[in-house]
Amino acid sequence: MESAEQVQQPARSRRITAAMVAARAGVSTATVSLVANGKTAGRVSEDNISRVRDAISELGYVVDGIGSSLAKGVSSIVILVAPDISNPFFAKVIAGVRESLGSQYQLLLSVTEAGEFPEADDVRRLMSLRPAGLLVDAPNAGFLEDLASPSPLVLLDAPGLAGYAPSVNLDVASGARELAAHLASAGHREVAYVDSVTGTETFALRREAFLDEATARGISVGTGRIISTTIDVGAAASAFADAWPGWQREGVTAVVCGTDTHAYGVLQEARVAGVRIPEELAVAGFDDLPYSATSNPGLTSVHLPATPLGLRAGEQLRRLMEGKPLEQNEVTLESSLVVRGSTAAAER
Amino acid sequence: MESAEQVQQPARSRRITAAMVAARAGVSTATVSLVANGKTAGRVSEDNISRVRDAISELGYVVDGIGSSLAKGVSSIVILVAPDISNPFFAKVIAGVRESLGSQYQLLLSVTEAGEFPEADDVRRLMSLRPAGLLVDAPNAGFLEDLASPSPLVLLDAPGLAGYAPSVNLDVASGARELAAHLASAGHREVAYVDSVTGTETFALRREAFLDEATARGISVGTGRIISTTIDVGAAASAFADAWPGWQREGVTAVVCGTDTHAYGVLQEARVAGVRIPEELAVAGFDDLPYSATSNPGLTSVHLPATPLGLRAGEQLRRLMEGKPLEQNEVTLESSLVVRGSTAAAER
DNA sequence: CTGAAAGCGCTTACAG
DNA sequence: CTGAAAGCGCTTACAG
Repeated sequence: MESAEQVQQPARSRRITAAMVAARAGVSTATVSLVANGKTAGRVSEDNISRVRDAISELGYVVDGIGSSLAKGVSSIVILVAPDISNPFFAKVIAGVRESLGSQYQLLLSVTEAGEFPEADDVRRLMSLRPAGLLVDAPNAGFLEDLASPSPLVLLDAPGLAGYAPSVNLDVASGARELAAHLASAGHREVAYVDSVTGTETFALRREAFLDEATARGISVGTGRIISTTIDVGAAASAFADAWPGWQREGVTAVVCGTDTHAYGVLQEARVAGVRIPEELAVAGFDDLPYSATSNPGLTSVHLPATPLGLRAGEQLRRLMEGKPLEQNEVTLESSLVVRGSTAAAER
Repeated sequence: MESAEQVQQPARSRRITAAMVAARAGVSTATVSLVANGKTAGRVSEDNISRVRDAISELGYVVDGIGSSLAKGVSSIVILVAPDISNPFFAKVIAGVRESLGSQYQLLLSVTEAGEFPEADDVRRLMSLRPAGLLVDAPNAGFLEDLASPSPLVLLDAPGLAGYAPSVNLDVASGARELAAHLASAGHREVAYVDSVTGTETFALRREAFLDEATARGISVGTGRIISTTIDVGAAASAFADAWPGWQREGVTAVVCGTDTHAYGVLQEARVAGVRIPEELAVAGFDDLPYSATSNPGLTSVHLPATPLGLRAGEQLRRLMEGKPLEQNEVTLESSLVVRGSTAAAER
């Protein structure tokens, strides 16, 4: 069954190695490596470069990522760790990261349960892939302690954690304050808050900035008025269902949510319970997801610049991976309030 | 500066290797490998097992993924390729996959532009990581041709493509037919369709099944009535804005969308344009995303079982990776129509 | 400009 | 039950 025409055979199931390319081009594997990695400048003759290139394309050779990583001590993988992939906000962050990272790095997402970070064990296994770099979105301090990454690392949306690693943050606080001011000027005095249950710093910051400004403006948010749920429409809906009767007795006229997703849950349950939005209850969130323009009614939300967040983080990481110094250790991007129908009531 | 107490030193920045563990436990690296991989049965003495285990935990040793992969010829990575990560539907699929895959495999998501599959080059680089297995969601035939994966491969939501690889599919056609029947019985006769622009089979199937049943029930969907856009609220909104005046003249009273995301765009633009939903125009989608219960009005949608999809696909892949035979090459899961306010009009 | 060789960290026949 | 050794595929000083 062996063919006499070895040379004409297309690449078969066997993996093509640098040695095969070298044999075909009549050079050493060292030369193949140099050509395949574009490190030929002043090191490989034009003649050999084209021989090798031909052999590479004829055989369909691709540098083996595993062998290469082992030799180099590092892979070309950039791992993006995030607690909430389902959030549409996140898709935009990813788009930004991809754009700035370019094609020489392979971006892979670490996938966990919604709202959870990988456990210490998962982290170790991830690190054993020797990633070229790590991007961690909305982390908490505990996770970063576990991480102790030897790889270049950039944090996204990690307020107060720039001590752990270079960060690109969102100025969620100013948006939160704008929101408090907006509600105050619309006449709300008794307000509740639906927080995210993950102990993530960005959510603490959103909440605290809102509460500070709200208090300063004469809005009352009692202890029993702060509840938290996972970032999930259904979970937020049922938490709100439980809390609403009490809040209603206390005269609550507005609910602020840590994310738009939580707010959708509140809107959903409010419809079920026959609570008119915004006449009886104003609702607002954070993120300004695309759906917030189509919800019923449109959802007032603190807009956060997702794509720029990914873009800047990718740029910073790239610099780090290339051994270049960072101009700024912490970059902060603006947020702003988008007012829609869900908070329009009290002014009518 | 060298300490006399070598033994007490905690693991330092240097990577801990099997050789270090072996030295500490007084065994060979072969024995360390056996213990670390749980392959000790009848091959390592109890005594050595516990020595090695102690040394592993004292040093904090983790098997190097790169070295291990190179020696084994395969990594522990399972790559999930999907064209639309931003879709909340997808988060549930992932949850299912994780559950069935267990912790011995590392699930990583391949990240691309929304609606795009990795290019041939990206695919090659992915494959050069020597993944233990591949999961591909909603692929098109072209991508599978490019892939030609030597790794175990399972397709998700890939109707008609089971010839390429074992598949777990959704019976979107029956849901589509239910939807057509629902609209017909509500009196709609002139209907338009907003398709997804990706040439993905599942979208073709949704559309064709709907059109067949619709036609059979006396609904007209002329050629100019089928438009397509990316899976994006804004894109769908503006495509609808362009098409609506013409459709309106032709007496269109219902729009069916390939995904709920498209439908949100239609709802959004309809509000801007002052088109009353469902009185003037009924709208429906596919996926039954969580937001469909909170949109304005609630969105009628074909519910697709996302978590079971991921679960079954993970199970099938796992069997393949473990060299076990599959009981069924193609698994199909049911879909069903959920009727909400967006199509309630014509019956009033 | 070029290639032989060492080395990356591990796993797996193999011989004992 | 155990260890020496080969080998996975590549990259990188090194010597020429």
